[in-house]
Amino acid sequence: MTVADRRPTRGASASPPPGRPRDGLDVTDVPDDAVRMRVPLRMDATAERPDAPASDEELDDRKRQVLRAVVSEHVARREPVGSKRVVEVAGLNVSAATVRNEMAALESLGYIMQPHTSAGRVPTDKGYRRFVDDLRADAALDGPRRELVHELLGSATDEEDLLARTSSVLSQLTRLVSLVIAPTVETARLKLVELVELAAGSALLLLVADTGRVEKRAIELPAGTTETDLDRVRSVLSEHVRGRRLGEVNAAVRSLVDEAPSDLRELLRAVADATHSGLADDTIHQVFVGGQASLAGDDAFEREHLSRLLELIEERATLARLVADATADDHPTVRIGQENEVEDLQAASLVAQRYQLVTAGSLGVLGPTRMDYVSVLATVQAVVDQLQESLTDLSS
Amino acid sequence: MTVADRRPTRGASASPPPGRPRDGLDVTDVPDDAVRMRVPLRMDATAERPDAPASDEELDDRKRQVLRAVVSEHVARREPVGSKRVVEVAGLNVSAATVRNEMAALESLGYIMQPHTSAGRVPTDKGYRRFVDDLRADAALDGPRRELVHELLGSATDEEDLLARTSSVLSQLTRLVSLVIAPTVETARLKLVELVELAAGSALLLLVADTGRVEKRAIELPAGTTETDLDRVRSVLSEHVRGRRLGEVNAAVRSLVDEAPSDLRELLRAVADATHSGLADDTIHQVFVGGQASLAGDDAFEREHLSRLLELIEERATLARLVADATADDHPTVRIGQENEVEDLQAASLVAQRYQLVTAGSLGVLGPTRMDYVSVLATVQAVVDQLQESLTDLSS
DNA sequence: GTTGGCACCCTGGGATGGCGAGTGCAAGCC
DNA sequence: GGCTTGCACTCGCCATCCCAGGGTGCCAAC
Repeated sequence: MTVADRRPTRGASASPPPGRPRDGLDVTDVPDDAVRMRVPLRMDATAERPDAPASDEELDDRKRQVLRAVVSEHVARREPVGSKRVVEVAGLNVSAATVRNEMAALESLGYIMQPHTSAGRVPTDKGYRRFVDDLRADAALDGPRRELVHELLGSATDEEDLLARTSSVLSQLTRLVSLVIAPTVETARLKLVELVELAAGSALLLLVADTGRVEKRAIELPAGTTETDLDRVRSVLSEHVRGRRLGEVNAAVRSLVDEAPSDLRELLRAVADATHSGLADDTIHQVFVGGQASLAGDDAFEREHLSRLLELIEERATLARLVADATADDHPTVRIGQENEVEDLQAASLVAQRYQLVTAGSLGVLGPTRMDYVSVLATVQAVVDQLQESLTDLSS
Repeated sequence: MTVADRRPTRGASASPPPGRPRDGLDVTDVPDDAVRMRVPLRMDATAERPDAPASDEELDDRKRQVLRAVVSEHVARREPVGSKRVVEVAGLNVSAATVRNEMAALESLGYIMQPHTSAGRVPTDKGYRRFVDDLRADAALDGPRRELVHELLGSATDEEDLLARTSSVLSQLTRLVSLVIAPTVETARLKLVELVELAAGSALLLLVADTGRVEKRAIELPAGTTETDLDRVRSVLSEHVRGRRLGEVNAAVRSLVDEAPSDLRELLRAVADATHSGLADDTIHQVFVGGQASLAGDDAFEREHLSRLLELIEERATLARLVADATADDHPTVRIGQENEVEDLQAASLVAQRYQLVTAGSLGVLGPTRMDYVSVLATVQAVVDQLQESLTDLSS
C-alpha cells in the first residue's frame, strides 16, 4: 500500500532528463545484426504445463516460421496479423493461401487465435511460450546500450545505490516495469551491532552487514535500564554476534538471552525480538521498482485491471516473493500470461533472472504479454551480467 | 524513476486485507452530522491569483448556495449538473428557471461552465476555489475513522514506521494518492557517528539521529588507511560531531579536516564529502507514497496523462519539493487545478498540510480536481493531528 | 502440396435520426 | 422587480444503418 523511498538515484547521470519522451534508450529498435549468438538459454520447461504437448516436434519448419512471424509482427504492430503480412515479413516463397492453411493448422493446435471471425491472428499464451522456447540463442544487447548499462552501474557507490540504478536502467531500456529484489542478507556477515539510545526509554538497534546493508529496529527499553546496562549489552552483542552470518544472528542473540546475567535478560530479550522481526524473511527483501508509468501508457490493460496491477506492485512483499519464486535456476525465466498464478498477472508476462549465485537476488521486468521477448531477454541478461560484475567490484 | 522500499507496514493491522474493494474505509460517505464546526481554517489566499476578483462579496447568498450544490453534486455524481438537480439538492424554494438564471450569472463570472452547449454545468477551478474558500469551518472526521487513525498510528515503533503507516492510512481513507514527506532532520541531534569497514578499501559512514533516522554513505578509503587510522577518525568524529544538529554536521566535519593531523586529512576529507552528499537537501527528504492505484481507477485522467502523473510520482525529489512548497503556513493548503505550477498537475488538486512546526514535515493527498474537498480536508486534518501526537509520543 | 479465385464474415468508421436533458428567452404572475 | 411557466432550440448520446476493407475458408485447378 505504501512505499518508502530514499530517492535512489542520486547522480545526475542516473536520473534521466525529466523530458517526456525517453528517446534513444528503449530496446525495441535493437538493430537486427546486434542479435548474434551467445550462450544457450533454457527457460521454464514447457513440460511442466499440463496443456503443453509432450512432443517437441509437432511443428514443421514452416509452421514455426509462420508462428515466429505472427508473434513478432503482433508485438511490433500491436494488431492481429493476417496471412498476407506473414508472407511479407517471413520471407516465405509461398502464397498467402498456403500460409492461411498453416495458420489454420496453428490455430487448431492452439498457438494462435482470431479475436473474431475473419480477423488476423494473434498469438495465444501457448504461442508465445513456443516462440520463446524456440529462441535457441540469446540475443546480445547492442554496443551502445551495453555501454550505457556499464556506465550507469559501474559508478554506483554502494549496494543499495547499485540496485536502485539497476532498476532504473532496466525500466528505461525495456520501457516496462522493472523489479529488482535485493540479495538475501542471510549469508552476509554482520559487521556492526549497535544500540543507540534515542529518547528516554527507547533505543535503536542497528545491524550493519558487510554488504553495506543497514537494518534498524526500534526497541522499548525495560523500565530502569541504565546507561551501564546498555554498555554491557552492547559489548556482549559485539563479542558474540559480530562476524556471524545474518541468518544466524537471531539464533545467536536468543541463546545469549539464557546465558546472560538475569538483570540483563529482559533487555536482551527485547533485542532478540528486534532481530527476529528485523531479520524476518519478508522484511529482508528490499524491492526496487521502476517505470510503473509504462503500464499506464500501454493499452493492453484496461483501467480496472491497471489499477489492480498497481496495487499488486505496491504490495512489495508479495512482489518480492513472486519474482524470487520465478527464478529457480540461473537461467532467465519467462512466465507468460496464464502461466502466472496470480490472477491479476494473467494478461502480463514476467521475465526474470537470478543474480549472485551465493546470495540469490533476482530481478526482472513485468509488462503486457505482448512484449518484445527477444530484446527484453537480451536486456535482462546484459543487466544481470553487469550487475554481477559491479557487485563483485563493490565487495573487493 | 526508481523506488526503494522496505515494506513499510509491518503489522497485520496496518496492511489492509488484499481483497479488491476496500470497503468501509473511504471517507466519501462521511455522514453529514459528522461535519461539525471545529477550528477556523484559512487556505491559499484567493487574492494571490490574478484572475480572482478582489471583492469577496460579489456572490449573494443564493448564488453561493447554487455553487455549492453544483460542486458537491458534481463531485458525487461525476457528471454535469443541471438546474433541476440543483433545485432538488440545494433545497431552494425557487424554480429551476430561477436557478438557471443564477447559473448563467455564475457562468459569466467564471465559477462554472458547460462542457458543451445545453449540458449541465461543471465547476471551474475558480468555482472549486470559491467553494473551498467558503468552507468557513473544518469538518471533523467521524468517530470510527478517527479511532482507526488513532489505532494505526498509535502503535508505530519508530518514525519511519509511523510515516509509512500515515501514508497508508491517508490513501485508504481518501482513496487518493497520499504523499508524506518526512520532517527535515536539520534540527535533529546526531546520536551516533560510525565508520564501518566493509570490503578492503571501502567503508560505510553511518549517521544516526535522535529521531531514529539513519543515513548511510559509502566511502572510498584512501590507499594505505590502517585500522588505527579508522579508530582515530572515529573518535575524532564522536568527540566533535556527536550531539550536533544534523544541519551543522557537514560544516563541523569540514572544519575538522583542517585541524586534523595531516595523515588523517585525506580520510577526513572523504568523510566530509560523504556527509555533504548524504545530508544534502534533497537526499534528506524521505517520501512515502501510497495509493497510486487510485489514479488509474479514476477516469478523470486519460491514459497519456495518467502515465505522466505516475512518472511525476516516481520522481521523488520533485514531489517532495512540491508538497513542501505548498505548505507554507500551518493551515491546510489546497491547490486546485491550474493553481499548480507543474503542468501535469493542472487537472489535479493537492491538499496538503504541514506537521511538526519545529522540524517541518508535510503531508497531503493528490487526486483529480473533482475530489471531495470537505472530507479530504477533514481527513488530512485528523491525520495531521494524530501524527503530531504520535511523533510527540515517540520522542519522549 | 500449392495456388488463384471467390463468397463470406465481421469490424470500424462515417452518416443518419430520434430521444432526452438542459438551456435561454419571453411573456405573464405576484 | 423578481419569480415562474412555457416553449423553442441545441446538443450529446445511442442505436441503426451502410459501406469499405481486410481477412478468412473452401474449392477447383495446376
